[in-house]
Amino acid sequence: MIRRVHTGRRRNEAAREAILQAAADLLAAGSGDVAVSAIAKSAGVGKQTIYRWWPSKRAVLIEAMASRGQQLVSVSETGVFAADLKSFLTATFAAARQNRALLLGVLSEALTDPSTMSQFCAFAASRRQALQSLLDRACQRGEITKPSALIVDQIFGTLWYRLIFHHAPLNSAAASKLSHAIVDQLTPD
Amino acid sequence: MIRRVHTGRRRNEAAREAILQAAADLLAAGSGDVAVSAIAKSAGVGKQTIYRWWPSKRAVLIEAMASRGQQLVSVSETGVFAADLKSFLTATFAAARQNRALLLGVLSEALTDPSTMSQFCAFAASRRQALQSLLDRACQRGEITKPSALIVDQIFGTLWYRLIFHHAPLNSAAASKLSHAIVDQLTPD
Amino acid sequence: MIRRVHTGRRRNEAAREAILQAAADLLAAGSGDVAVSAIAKSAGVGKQTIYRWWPSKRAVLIEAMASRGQQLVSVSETGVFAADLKSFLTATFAAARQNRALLLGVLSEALTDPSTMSQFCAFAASRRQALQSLLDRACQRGEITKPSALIVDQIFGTLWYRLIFHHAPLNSAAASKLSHAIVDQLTPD
Amino acid sequence: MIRRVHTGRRRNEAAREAILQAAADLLAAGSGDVAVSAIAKSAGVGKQTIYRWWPSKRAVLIEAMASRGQQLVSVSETGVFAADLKSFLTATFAAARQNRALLLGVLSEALTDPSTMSQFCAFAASRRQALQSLLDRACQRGEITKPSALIVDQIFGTLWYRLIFHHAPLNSAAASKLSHAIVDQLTPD
DNA sequence: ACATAACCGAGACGGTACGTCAGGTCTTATC
DNA sequence: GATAAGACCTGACGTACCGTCTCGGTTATGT
Repeated sequence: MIRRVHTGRRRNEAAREAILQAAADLLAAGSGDVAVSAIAKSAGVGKQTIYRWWPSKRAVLIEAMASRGQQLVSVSETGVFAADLKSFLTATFAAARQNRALLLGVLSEALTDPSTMSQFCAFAASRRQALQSLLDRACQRGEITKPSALIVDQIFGTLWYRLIFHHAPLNSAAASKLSHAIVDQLTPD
Repeated sequence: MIRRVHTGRRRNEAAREAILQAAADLLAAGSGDVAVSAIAKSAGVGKQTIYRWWPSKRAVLIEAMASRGQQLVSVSETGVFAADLKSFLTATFAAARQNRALLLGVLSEALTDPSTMSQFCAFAASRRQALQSLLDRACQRGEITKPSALIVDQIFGTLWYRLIFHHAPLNSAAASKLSHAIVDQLTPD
Repeated sequence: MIRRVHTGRRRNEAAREAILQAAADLLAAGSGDVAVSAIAKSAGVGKQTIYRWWPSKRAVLIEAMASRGQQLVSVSETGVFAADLKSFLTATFAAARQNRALLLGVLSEALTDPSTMSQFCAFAASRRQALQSLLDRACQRGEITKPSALIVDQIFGTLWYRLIFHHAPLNSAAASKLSHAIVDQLTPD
Repeated sequence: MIRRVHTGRRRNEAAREAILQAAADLLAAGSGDVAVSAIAKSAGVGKQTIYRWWPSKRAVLIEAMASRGQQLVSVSETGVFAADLKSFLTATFAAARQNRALLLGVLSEALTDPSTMSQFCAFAASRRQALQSLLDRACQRGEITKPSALIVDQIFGTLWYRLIFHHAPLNSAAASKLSHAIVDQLTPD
């Protein structure tokens, strides 16, 4: 509950960030159900300020998640497919693991609201695209055979499946193992 | 809203089934959020009859889903791994596709309620187990190398990932393709 | 916040009375603005229970006032006009004085809501009618000349004017004095 | 929504009047509840301009009413009590009738705000005083007996009672009739 | 046969969160 | 330095749904 300066007739960027931060925090601390009034209180903001800028609670959560997703995975490529894939998976798994409650909270909201779901799908698509272009480059270099769309879904599917059911770890060992399996699948022999 | 006969002091099995059916239908027709009173009304039942037999709304949904899951996948095995896996995946994908809204509805509930989640995990584990024993038998026959736990997660991960994000089909072609990829991965050469 | 027994599927009369009582009390204690949630809390009732039975806050207040108005003025008549009028006014003034905040609270609500106003007018009309019939009987007995409608308005006008502006008392002395003035006005000589 | 010229650093009198006018109009057009933002918009003014000059919404309304009250009743006296009272009442009734919504709107605000009420009482007292001095002069001339305070309250009480409940007209016939009744009451025989 | 027990449909209840609305404060940009 | 604009915090509004409770009624069971 920080004192924040008014910015008059222009949108208060600090309030916007406080809201997203509070939303992310509450989801992460995650009892799995976040009340708008709780976000508002924890951001030191009136509820109306939330509804002025977002159409619904879900929209806030989506944006909170997306802005986190931005920060996480920026992998420098070496040009060697096996190494690049491994580091991509390791970074992605780590980020997912650390933001598990946030991701699942948003998934939960998306499942009950079509427009949230469409934003959520866009987020997922952008992550798939990141992986896809990594694969495409390796393919152009001739390192691997042309990968099918299934490959990408196997990878992110494994990620989300473990996120949801939590029966097996998403650590770097898993990333490494999955990476090997994928490389094998894509290497002609 | 069917007239149903009273069964007096014994539990009315017809009511029980009407409740599960209504729950499944509403979830499937699903805007993604089902009210207990809606289930009750659509089943022609008092709310108390629901709460008499289930501890909460989620429990009803879980059971509705599980009872659907029962019906779906009973695959006769031929003893040839590639064929068995393909028919398992085809049947599983088809069942998931047909019950998409139901499965996602329950997932949604599970994400906001720990005890529902634990039942949901048990359900998922039983599905994994079904696949695992198929793999184990093929391994014992020497058809494939010992499969890692990752394989199972890649398969069900792909299933759930496509269920959720809906960006690619879960038809028999996908099942077939995925089956081939897995067989390749598990065949020594 | 009294524990109250449930009455099952039938309206809980105790809750109804608790609501009216709480509404009357809060108005009387009167900061002049009563929140529905405050009524609910003070009656030990959910807000929905209020909105189930009354269309709006005002309706509750009106009913609270009317039910108080019922109890107050039941004057036995002696058949002597001067005495009867005096006791009517004394009782009416006393009741108004004691329920001042309640009456003004409802007036306030009525002024911002047409349907509340129409109920409020009905209440006022019933009070006028009570006085009018007292006058009519005296007229039939030949005690007084036929009274104009203005007489009634002078009396209740004085009452409400003093209720609102509070610049002069509404005690029995005032009632007595007003009574004399009216008797003089209606007595031929 | 009139275009108005800026007056730079001096108070813009036109804005002040536009605000009072808008307030009066909205009250008069009156659904009985006037929003500050509505006044501001209809006056073509920022909300802050209102709050810069008045402490609250009620204060604006009070002032709007008082400035209307000023214009209305300036009766030249003839020195004959019956005639003077009658013209006073006729003018007062007419003014009240024409500004009914405004008066009731302010009454409504006054009932929920003590400081508004005190200003409102002052307004009422000034009106009573105007009538009182008319009576006093007639008394000094020996035309009437010394009038009690009740007389004044009967008159303004009738006025407000009919304003509020609207069950009987406030036209010149009523003024005339009431005037006669009062004269009778104050004339020794 | 008749009292009792357990079930059933209905729906009111106390509560929590929702998304909206208005009041009064604040800052910016304009004149 | 006063103004129009409008974002801000606050708190009440009326709605939806949760899970609990009681009612009046029905039918199997036990004596």
